[in-house]
Amino acid sequence: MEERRAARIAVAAATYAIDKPYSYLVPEELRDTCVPGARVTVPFGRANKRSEGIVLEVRSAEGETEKLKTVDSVLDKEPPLTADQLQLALFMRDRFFCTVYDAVRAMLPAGMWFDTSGRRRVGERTARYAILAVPAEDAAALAEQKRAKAPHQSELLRVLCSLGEAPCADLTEFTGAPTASLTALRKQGIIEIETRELALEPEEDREPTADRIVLNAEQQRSFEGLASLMNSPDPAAALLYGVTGSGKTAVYVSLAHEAVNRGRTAMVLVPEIGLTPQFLNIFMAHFGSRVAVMHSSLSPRDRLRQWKRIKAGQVSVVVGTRSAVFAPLADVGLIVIDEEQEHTYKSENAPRYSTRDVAKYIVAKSRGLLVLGSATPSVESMYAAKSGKYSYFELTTRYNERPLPRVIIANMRSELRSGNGGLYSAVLRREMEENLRSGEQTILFLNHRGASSCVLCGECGYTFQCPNCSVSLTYHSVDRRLRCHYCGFSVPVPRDCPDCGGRLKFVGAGTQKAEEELLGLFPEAKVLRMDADTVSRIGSHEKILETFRTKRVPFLIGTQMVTKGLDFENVTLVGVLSADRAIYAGDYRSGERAFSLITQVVGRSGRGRKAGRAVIQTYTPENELITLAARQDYPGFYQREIELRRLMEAPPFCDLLAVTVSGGDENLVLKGCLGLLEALRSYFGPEDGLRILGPAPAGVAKVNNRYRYRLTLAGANSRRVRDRVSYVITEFSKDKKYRGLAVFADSEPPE
DNA sequence: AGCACGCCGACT
DNA sequence: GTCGGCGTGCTC
Repeated sequence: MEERRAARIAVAAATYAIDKPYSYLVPEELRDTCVPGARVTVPFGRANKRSEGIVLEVRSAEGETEKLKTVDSVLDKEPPLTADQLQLALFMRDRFFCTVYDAVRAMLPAGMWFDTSGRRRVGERTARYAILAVPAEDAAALAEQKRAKAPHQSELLRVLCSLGEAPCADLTEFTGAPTASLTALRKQGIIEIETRELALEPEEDREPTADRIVLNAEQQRSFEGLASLMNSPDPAAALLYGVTGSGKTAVYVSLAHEAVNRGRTAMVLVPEIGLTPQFLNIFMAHFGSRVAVMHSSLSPRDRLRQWKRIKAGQVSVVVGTRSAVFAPLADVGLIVIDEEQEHTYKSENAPRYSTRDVAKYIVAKSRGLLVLGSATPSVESMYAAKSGKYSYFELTTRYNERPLPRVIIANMRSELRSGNGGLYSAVLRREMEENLRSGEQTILFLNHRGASSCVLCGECGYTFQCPNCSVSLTYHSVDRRLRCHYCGFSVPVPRDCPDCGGRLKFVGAGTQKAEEELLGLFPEAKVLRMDADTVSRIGSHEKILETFRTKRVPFLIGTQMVTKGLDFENVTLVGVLSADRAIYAGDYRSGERAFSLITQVVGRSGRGRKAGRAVIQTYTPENELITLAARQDYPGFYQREIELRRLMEAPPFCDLLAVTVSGGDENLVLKGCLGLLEALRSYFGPEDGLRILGPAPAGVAKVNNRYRYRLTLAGANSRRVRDRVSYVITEFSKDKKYRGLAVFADSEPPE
């Protein structure tokens, strides 16, 4: 008599407040497949609605007092998650306040999810096969019989006699028979038609093409130091500070080689892969088909394919964006997080994970090395390096000792005073003209996509607000509509002001506006624009950049996208049209972001043989941040910033944890926040050293008609603090007083 | 969150 | 009498 087994399952339908392992009986026929790491469907809730789940553990069902429901089906032939990955999901639950299943969703490639019709996986190809259902001799006889009356069927049978089975598509093509003939044969019971999952096309074998990298003395020192950390028995984290153009990538490649030579694997994470095709190409050249690329704009099928290759052990190096940190590599010896200060490493919706924290967890498990690399490290990371928590390495010389671009600060206040209300200062215009004349190229940088492109009434000052969200609508000239960037609401631009009937004015410095004004200045010049609009229309960054490179288009105007890793040797001028917006964003990280941004943009200039220049336009030229960024003085910036942080008691002198409440009724949301505040106060005493701030409206206070307010806990993000916060938000969501409100917690919250 | 159960009001 | 409103409590 077999013992009854119970599976402990994390159920997808469970919300955070009720997320815990649920026990289900494992039916006899699923005993082999219903194992830890396998996805299953189970009945859940009073209505027994089917929900997905993941098996955490299987154990004896003896002694289970309650009557258990039964596992409905197992979705995978092989469990997609390993025991280590299940552990990681549990870690993520208590570190990032998400459900276990939220974590699982982040770890599995999108192509593994089933579509709504239930059976087939998105991204997998299927093909219909015709199979003989009668012995070949009989089929041959039938083929002979049918020759006169049904030549197509006869021909199909003749082919199938020798093959036994074949894809329907091939059969019809080869014989010229219509599909109807196959259907007829099936109806007569002579053949069967079966839909089969096709194996994903194998990756073509690519041999590495690049020679072993030769490092300069400084790179070699960093490499050796880091490599020795990788080989030490203790897990380690290190910061690699390398000024723009100092060749961090060469060090990453060498470290990845080191890991691979030791039979281990490596992950190299970048903020945005579409922007750095060169980066990817280098790894391809060095590791051939042992490299896999993982990022969000791959098709589900490609993602699934890469994931399977990695899982099958065919890959040694994964290059990708933040979600690539979940790639199922075995024995990770190295994780590189390049430009580690970028906010894209923090996920903004559940699971709200920090890539750095996940990476730390992984290298700690596998005794690997985490390398945080940057030309402008986050103040937190540099502080950790200075205080000995991270090892520290630096690359201070630019490749080929190239000088820094000459930086000119343009005072837009005096421009305005002297009657220039446009986007381009006199000095920038002069420099652009010079570039145009000498056939050199210029990149113009604007801070925010269309953000500034707002429409207002020139007479009464009326502005267009989103009816659902607390933001202004943005003008998009492509379809002449006003759009909300948060909820997607859009309306056509009216002819006149809806309030006073006055004439509308299109103001601000969107990329489109910048393009128009530039064409006004240089009517005969070609201009490329790279922002969310043109990228989605034209297809990809690469196409735009390729055009810029090969056609030597004089001007490229763009948003954030132009700041990252572009390396064009004919670009000798960079213009930052307005540095102010970034600086005065209001939160404690805006200084850091602005410095990093300006440094990166300026670094795009003069990468070839010719010296570069950069023009930074600002209404506040006296701001220290501007002058520091103009000098590319990271140490000076760090000194200034760390003192500010100390004064403000901001990170790295504390950790932040935000608890956000949202709901349709603003008053209730506020009441909920106050209730939470009270609960938190009662659970934390002075010994916890926590400041609880708020309630304050969240960054965007209203999204899709839901108001959002939050409390911020500033102090040490300890186990104890997290457990209590978790308890408080769980109790809160069960409290009927607050029915209709949603609550979530987020460590390292975005603004 | 999502859903059944149940206890009140308006209706054929 | 009964259909259906939504307030309430639970999810192996």
